Amino acid sequence: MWPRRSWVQVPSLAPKKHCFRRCFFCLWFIGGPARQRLAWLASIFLPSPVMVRVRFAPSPTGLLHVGGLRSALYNYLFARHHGGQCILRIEDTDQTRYVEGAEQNIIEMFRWAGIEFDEGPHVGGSFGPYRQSERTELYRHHAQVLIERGTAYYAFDTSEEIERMRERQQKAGIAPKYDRTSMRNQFTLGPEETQRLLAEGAEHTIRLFIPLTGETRTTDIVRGESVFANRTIDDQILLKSDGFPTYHLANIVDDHLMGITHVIRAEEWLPSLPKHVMLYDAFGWEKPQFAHLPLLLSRERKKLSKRDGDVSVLDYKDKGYLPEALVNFVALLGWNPTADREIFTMEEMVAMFDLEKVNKAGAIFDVDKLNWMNGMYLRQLPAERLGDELMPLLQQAGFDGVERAYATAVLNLVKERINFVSDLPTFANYMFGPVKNFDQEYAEKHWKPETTGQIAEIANRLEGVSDADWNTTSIEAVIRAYAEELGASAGKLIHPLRYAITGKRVGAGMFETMEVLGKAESLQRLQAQAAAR
RNA sequence: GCUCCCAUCGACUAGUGGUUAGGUCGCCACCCUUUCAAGGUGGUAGCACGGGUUCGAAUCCCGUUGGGAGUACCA
Repeated sequence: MWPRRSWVQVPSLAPKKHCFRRCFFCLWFIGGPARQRLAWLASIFLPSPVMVRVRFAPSPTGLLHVGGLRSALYNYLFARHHGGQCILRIEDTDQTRYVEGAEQNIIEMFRWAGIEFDEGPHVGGSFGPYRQSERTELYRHHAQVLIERGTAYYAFDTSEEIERMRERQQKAGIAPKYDRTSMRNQFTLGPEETQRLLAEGAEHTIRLFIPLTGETRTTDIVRGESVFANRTIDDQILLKSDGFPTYHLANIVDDHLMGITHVIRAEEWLPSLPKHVMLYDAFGWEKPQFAHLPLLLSRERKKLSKRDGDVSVLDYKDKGYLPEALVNFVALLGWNPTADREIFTMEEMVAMFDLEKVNKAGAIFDVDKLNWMNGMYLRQLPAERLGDELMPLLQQAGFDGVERAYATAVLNLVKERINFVSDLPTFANYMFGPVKNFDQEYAEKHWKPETTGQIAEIANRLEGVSDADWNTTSIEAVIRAYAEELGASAGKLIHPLRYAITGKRVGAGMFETMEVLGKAESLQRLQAQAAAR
């Protein structure tokens, strides 16, 4: 077995090969003894002729999936790491599965997540159009090319006939596979009949001709080499009877025409890789390098799907996850740059990304860890950034007219106690309006008969603190001094204070809370409770 | 069924022939403390199994078992 490193052609290794393909002088020397040295020279004097180009190619059949986000992210990181380009291509060749608004969702979610494409339907580019439905002529033309080369053929079977063929095969206990010798196609029908059917406009498909013997070898950056016996590979339909291509044709044609150098996609595509390899060979095109990513799994170790609950990026956005956290989390599902850290900015990930360090085994999407990570970002991100998230949430919670500076001060106060920005309106509701619910059990435990007088006295003393001096330090000084006078622990006073001011037993430091709440409101609440109890 | 892929704590992973198998989440305990968190410290827990190769295997090879994906005129 070769070491993995040798299969990968990152740009630094590439000039060797491409120099020979494109450089006139090198061509002359191919096979000669000077080859090695020349390649070495070329790599020094010639700028790298290959630019890394990768693509994320979703089909607009629904909301962007977190697995899709991960695939796109790896493409993005790889492209940026190598100074290459990342392309978004919409694979909408299945008219029956088209979902209105799906493309829009995909684009919006990437914008939210901070993944930018250099080319795509939303930003343009010189390799467009970027929607496959707008490129159908291209596919028809290329299918025709294969027909002429004899690597593809016409078939006239109906869906029902195919269905019956499969049933027969299942009954016979053999693997379902298109049978060229018994079905209705240009081989069984003969050239005249085929021409006649085509001329009269009979519905037909174009299938890839796969030899019955031999084997096809594939190379994958993360998985290494695999061998497939050709007889197990199906004669894939390339052009459907509605004139649209299947994924297999469209993806090869587009990847080639768009100059894609690396195909980075999920493992579910691995079984069709030999077909793709054969297609490249059929066209006589140079193959890109492939990297098949491990699947994202549910708790049941199955491919993460809609049935497993939250699976779309929008779900997580709506639940209040920060894009930075989701992206960071999803990046670490299948790739790990270093053993001693978990939190990485996008820039750091770009700098460290390496396809060779991508794992082979599927990864379970563990929400617990995501939650923790969201909390980490909540605590680390600058208040200014978090304010953008917070303001609309306060609005939604019915707290109108809250000043941004005050809102971020509150967030700063309690951010260590919550995991989501969206927890704040509930967790600290008492900071945006009068206390709605007082925790009676809490009061019973800490509000003693003498407490009423003490709270009133505290209110009196705090009255003496000027507005300018109203801060954690001076509030704390007043209360600790009073506690000392009473010969009691500060806790004896702090719990009733917490009760009077927040109504809850859980919250941020009391003095800090009072500082942010403000003198007037704090005193008012103390006096109200002293009077009420 | 067939084809292909995969296999380190419950989860995410580090590890590329010699390590007391490391880190993170979770869980537990302790510390800090005005509550709850956060933070700190410690703990719990793992190389699926069986054969080889080797002085030596989590690591390389083979097999078994287990899991997954694919098997469409879907992507």
